[in-house]
Amino acid sequence: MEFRQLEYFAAVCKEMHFSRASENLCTTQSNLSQQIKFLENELGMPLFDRIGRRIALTEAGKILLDQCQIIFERIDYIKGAITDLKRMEGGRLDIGILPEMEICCSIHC
Amino acid sequence: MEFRQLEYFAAVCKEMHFSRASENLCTTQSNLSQQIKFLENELGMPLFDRIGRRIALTEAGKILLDQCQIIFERIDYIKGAITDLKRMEGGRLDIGILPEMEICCSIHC
DNA sequence: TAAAAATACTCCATAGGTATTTTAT
DNA sequence: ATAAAATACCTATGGAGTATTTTTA
Repeated sequence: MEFRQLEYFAAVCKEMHFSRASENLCTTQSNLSQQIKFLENELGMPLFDRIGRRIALTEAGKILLDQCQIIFERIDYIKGAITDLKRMEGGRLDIGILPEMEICCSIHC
Repeated sequence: MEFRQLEYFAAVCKEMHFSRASENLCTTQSNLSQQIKFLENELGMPLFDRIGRRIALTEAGKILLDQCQIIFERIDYIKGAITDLKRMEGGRLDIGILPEMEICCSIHC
């Protein structure tokens, strides 16, 4: 299971349409189809019911979609928190000494 | 950012040692080193301080590790829930009719 | 017959490996 | 001298694309 595949899956859920979702994702319908299939194979269950031209979320799909939201939130949180860290540490210089290390100084002018 | 890389990262956190972690992961120290570096580049901050032979988690690393736990939990949940679904639906046959569909019967003997 | 998904195939980017180098104990 | 991580380089897998086929409304 890959993040990318989860993003693809979520995009298909949003559009409920492979071709349109593939445009939103800037990829091809073919690739999207394959990646969803890999995901379905890995999980061992279909995520969508293919009913003629229409698709519908299966129970497994619903479970996956719910958890995807949570996972995406956590990833957003990671990126945000680390961006904040970068801002905070931008001007600051941390100096740490570990117990076993000898204290040494080097001055570069 | 890839799941695999997060697993690699968590394994290094557990051992606090690249070479040992790479053995646990059944991969090479070289690959592990690279993948952690890709992750660090993508996030724009080091995840470990390399202090001589020793490594230590940075603040960014701590943030990532916390969120990784949550993400792994969600993935475990997905797999468990879908495994349960498979068991439940094993013997059952769902019959559904969509509004626009005509009702048709086919009997296979 | 048109719209949409699946499939066959091809290509190339990159994950992962081997060998080596660098760095610190 | 040794232990550990980084780097250079190579290979092979699989992600992604084009073209085509299947399916159904």
